[in-house]
Amino acid sequence: MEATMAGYNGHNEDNDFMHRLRHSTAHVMAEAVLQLYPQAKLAIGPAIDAGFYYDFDLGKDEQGRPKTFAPEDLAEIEKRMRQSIAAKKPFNCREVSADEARQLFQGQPSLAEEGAEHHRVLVRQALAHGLHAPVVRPGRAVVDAEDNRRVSHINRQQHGSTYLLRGCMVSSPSSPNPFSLQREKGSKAQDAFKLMNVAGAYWRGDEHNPMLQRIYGTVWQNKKQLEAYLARLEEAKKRDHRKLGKDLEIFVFDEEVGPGLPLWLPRGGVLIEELERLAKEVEDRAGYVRVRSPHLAKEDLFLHSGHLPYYAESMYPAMELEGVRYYVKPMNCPFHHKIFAARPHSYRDLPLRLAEYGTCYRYEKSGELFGLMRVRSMQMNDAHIYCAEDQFEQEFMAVIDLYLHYFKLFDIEKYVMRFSTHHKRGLGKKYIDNERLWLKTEDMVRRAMTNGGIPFVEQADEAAFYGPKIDVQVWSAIGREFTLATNQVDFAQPARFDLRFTNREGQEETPLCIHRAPLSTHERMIGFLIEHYAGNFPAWLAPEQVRVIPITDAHNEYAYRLAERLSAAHVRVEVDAGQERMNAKIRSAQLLKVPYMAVVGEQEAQNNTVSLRKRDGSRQDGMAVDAFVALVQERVATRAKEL
RNA sequence: GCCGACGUAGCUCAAUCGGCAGAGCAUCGACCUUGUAAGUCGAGGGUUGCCGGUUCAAUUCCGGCCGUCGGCUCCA
Repeated sequence: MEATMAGYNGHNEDNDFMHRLRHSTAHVMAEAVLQLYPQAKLAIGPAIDAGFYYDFDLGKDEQGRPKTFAPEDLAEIEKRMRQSIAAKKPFNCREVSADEARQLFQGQPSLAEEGAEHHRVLVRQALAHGLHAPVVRPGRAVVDAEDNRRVSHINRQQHGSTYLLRGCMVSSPSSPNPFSLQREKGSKAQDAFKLMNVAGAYWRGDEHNPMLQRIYGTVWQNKKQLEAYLARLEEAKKRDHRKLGKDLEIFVFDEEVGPGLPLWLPRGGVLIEELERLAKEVEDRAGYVRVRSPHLAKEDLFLHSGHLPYYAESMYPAMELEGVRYYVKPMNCPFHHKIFAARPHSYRDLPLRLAEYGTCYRYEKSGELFGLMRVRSMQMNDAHIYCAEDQFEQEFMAVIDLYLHYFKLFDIEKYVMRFSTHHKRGLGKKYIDNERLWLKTEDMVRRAMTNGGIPFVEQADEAAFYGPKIDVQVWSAIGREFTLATNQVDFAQPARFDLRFTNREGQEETPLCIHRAPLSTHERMIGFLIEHYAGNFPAWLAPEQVRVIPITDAHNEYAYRLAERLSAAHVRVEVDAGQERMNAKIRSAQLLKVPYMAVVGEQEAQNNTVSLRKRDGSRQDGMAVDAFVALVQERVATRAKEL
């Protein structure tokens, strides 16, 4: 898969040929769309990871409904694009001032239909304020201006289409056709791209705005690279946890149970138990204590915590009994705050680390659900650390160390730590309205991370409602970004719940709270691990660790004795005593990605040995049973990466 | 939630123009007694997601709902 860390890499787009090529192809597509749909209005059309997209407003149909692309239309658009690229039409660039740009588009007819005024206003604003607000006058022009000091004007001479955009699409004015640069022997420029799919997308990414039609495309240096990319996409699909989860019998969704509510099959249950065992070990060593809390509580608790004022959109609606409203919990924190408050605390008690693999329920919008990665019922590797302010940095960084410990164990290398901060405009809406504390706690996190030498990227408007956080961003097999683990500061709830401890001076003080979930939720973690390992779990995690394969039914008895021996050593083992040939039995075990296969026949039964076949296909014949049991035990006990 | 596409056996997929719903794998049974990725034969398995409409006749055409997928929005 492409390392989809774009947006975090900060590469210099202006010097990136592929970026220019992708941007250029977007505009070639826009031109093709305008030829086919002269009434279409253009919105934005940037280069993205492996290609580009372009947003269009196609106007209304006879019934007054917004017109949409049919997937078949892509073929026709592609055809026109190929012709256009093959014709090697030049791109002519020249720089114009913002004033001239404004001039160019002035006096052009305003958008005809209703709602057009809206677009036009945005165009004007964009130009006036120099915002990145690419839009168009009807039909033929696009503004893609990020700043009004450097606006380029491109004239597609063959069609007289005029676009405004940031920078030129070609490498330099002297190499006027970017497609001429991508050519290689025996490869044609027009064969190096493909339109992928159509999708709806909100204007300016705001769900309150009208929805536009977006076409995604991919473009590469040559056809070979394009084909390699498409092949990689196919490979990624094989890794998709939704497919592997089914094949490996880990989880299912049932229509009657409900969307986003996974059922864990026995093999998935094992994964959960192993993760919890791991968490318990690690947290015991790190000074956590375990608590338990119910799945629901009265409305009062969530009013108090701030969830109902700030988080109600993601909560299942209340159920009312005997005049009291109850909510299922979207988070565990209010309960842990109550546990903290259950008795008075001295500074000597702090830091107090309350851990619980709590089950939470969030009403994610239907279109947001995604296999195990985005569900409505989830079990979080949750804990809340109550500490004094001067303990904050050490505690916060101890959590970061936990992350790093886990990532090393799982060999997770591709991630970005994202420092998620508030945004002024969200104060009082999605964020607790106390700017002073926002700035203060954000500064504390920034300082702690910097002092700890942990690289991170800062992103505004991604915080929790109660404070800033460090999120660990990872990518699914098909390239979708997710927050896996999270480490959050909470300056709000301890005060709201009037949590206190007595400090050294005998005065009452409000503790800070750190919410953390280094192992994410079971759902997202396991979804991620399935893809990360492509189903090839290390022995300690593997739902079935050993499959015993008797060669004929004459060896079943020995097979069962061996299985008992392994079972007594706490190894998860199954015997395949079916009537298939040994080869077929091996094949089924391979398909289930069982790490160790113990093939037993006449020789093994006689010598008290196994013929060990590992999942990777390697073999060790005549291995003593004792040695085999010891091997498996050692690999599991040390959570070894190798088989 | 919004835009678009798709829903046929446990799984992967067929079924011409509207005319008795089919295959492979899996499951079950029998035979074979097997040496490191599929032995042979046979059987069972379906209200074609659900509800309604059009029609002599609907898996097929139309409408509504449910679910899934690709995006948008949102997120552990």
